[in-house]
Amino acid sequence: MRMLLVEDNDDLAETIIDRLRAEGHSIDREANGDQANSLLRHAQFDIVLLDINLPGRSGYEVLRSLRARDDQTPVIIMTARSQIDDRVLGLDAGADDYMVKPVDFRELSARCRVLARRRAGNASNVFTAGNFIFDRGAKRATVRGQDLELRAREVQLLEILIGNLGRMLTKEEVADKLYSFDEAPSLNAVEQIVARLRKKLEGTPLVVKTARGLGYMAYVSED
Amino acid sequence: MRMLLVEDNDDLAETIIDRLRAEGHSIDREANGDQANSLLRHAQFDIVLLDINLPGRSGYEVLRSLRARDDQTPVIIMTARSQIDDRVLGLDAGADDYMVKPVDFRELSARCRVLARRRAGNASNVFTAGNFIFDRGAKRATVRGQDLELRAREVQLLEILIGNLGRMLTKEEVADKLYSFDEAPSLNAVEQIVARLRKKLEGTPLVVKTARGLGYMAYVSED
DNA sequence: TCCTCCCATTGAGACGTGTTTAACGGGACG
DNA sequence: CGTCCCGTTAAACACGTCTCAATGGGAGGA
Repeated sequence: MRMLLVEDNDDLAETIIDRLRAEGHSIDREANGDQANSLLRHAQFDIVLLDINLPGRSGYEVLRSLRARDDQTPVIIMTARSQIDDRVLGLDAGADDYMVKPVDFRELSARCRVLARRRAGNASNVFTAGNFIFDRGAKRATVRGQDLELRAREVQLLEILIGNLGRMLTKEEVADKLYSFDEAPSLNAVEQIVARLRKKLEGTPLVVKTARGLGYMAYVSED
Repeated sequence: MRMLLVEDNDDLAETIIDRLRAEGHSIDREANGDQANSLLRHAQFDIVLLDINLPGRSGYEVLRSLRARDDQTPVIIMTARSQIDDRVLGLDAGADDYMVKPVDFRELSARCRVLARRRAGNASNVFTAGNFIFDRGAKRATVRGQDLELRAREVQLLEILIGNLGRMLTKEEVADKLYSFDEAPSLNAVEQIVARLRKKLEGTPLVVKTARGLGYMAYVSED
């Protein structure tokens, strides 16, 4: 997959590049907003990873002019938590997703995959297990074509679990992915959401197993 | 968790140390940038909490030379709001996170946890022996793709044994690694866990051998 | 060779703790 | 102002883990 990383910090850029190269992507990097902008006018990428504050024009401006040109290339904003404001949260500028620095690479590559698939024809941004279908893009889960009517939190949890199929996640890990630092709900909230999601997943090959003292793990059951 | 606090203000340092000690971490402190730098050359920490303006070289310089040495130890920058500039916001120097002083301790420990976990989880080191696979990150052991359904204690023990392959461990050593100070179960508990794990490891090249009066040792059998 | 002692193993039961579940209430959103 | 989420609290429950006690087995001495 061809990607563009716009990031002025050399160290961080190298780390990300190494990481994504290791996953088989080809990555170009630009450290300056103006240069990134002109590069984006001429070259085509599958995904753009965009830092907000840059030398030259800011990430916002780069993004705006990209969208102004009617370029629908998926863009992931990367920013420090303090810089998350409504513009980012609403993805107003036309970003497809955003990530808080410091970036979790597993998550980054997961999101890249999601965006890439979405673009690749809206086709397989979808998780399927038997009669169960979860469409990440549409944030919609169905069993035998019947809508599961998941709530926002349940969708988030489902994304986390499906993104970590067969992997044990402690409640703390789940909480970290579900909530930001300033929210600090009790771990019981996690249990609650798991319980509610689990109930809705009954009759589905997708099972959320709990292992005492270890956490939760989602897997696809055989029958 | 082993942590290094680099902070020249004695009062603040003590407060932080008290707090984190109370959470069971072991903390070293350095007040001077140069000394911190040389300490970091020789000692290994799980997390570094780094103030920016220090006697001797600044926190930035400490961080830069750390990264220049290819040391990926997670670093959290701590700084006063007035000192937040683009370098910090962009986490340019290679920090993993930053916090504004005065620090909120709950937040601090939350971030430490996240970074520590992220590091542990990403390093999904997998132990393989024949048809047996143990994924530390996923906390999951399989034989021929079949889940072994280990319990929390069994997973802990397995980690210990695999981390000491071919090395004899007395029951006391195992108990020390398995339990904290305040818990002091009988050594029979260890035997109990060994027995259960051993049973589940049947049909696996991984064998837990017992030497009377000496302890236990795990090794990979040939056949 | 046989006995004895000591340590390890094994099984059964009880306790404690993590998990589930239900009911409540605050809060956001329309 | 009403409705619908979602997190909290508290109680019930279930499971894992420890303890206790009995069994088994290897090593050393007579």
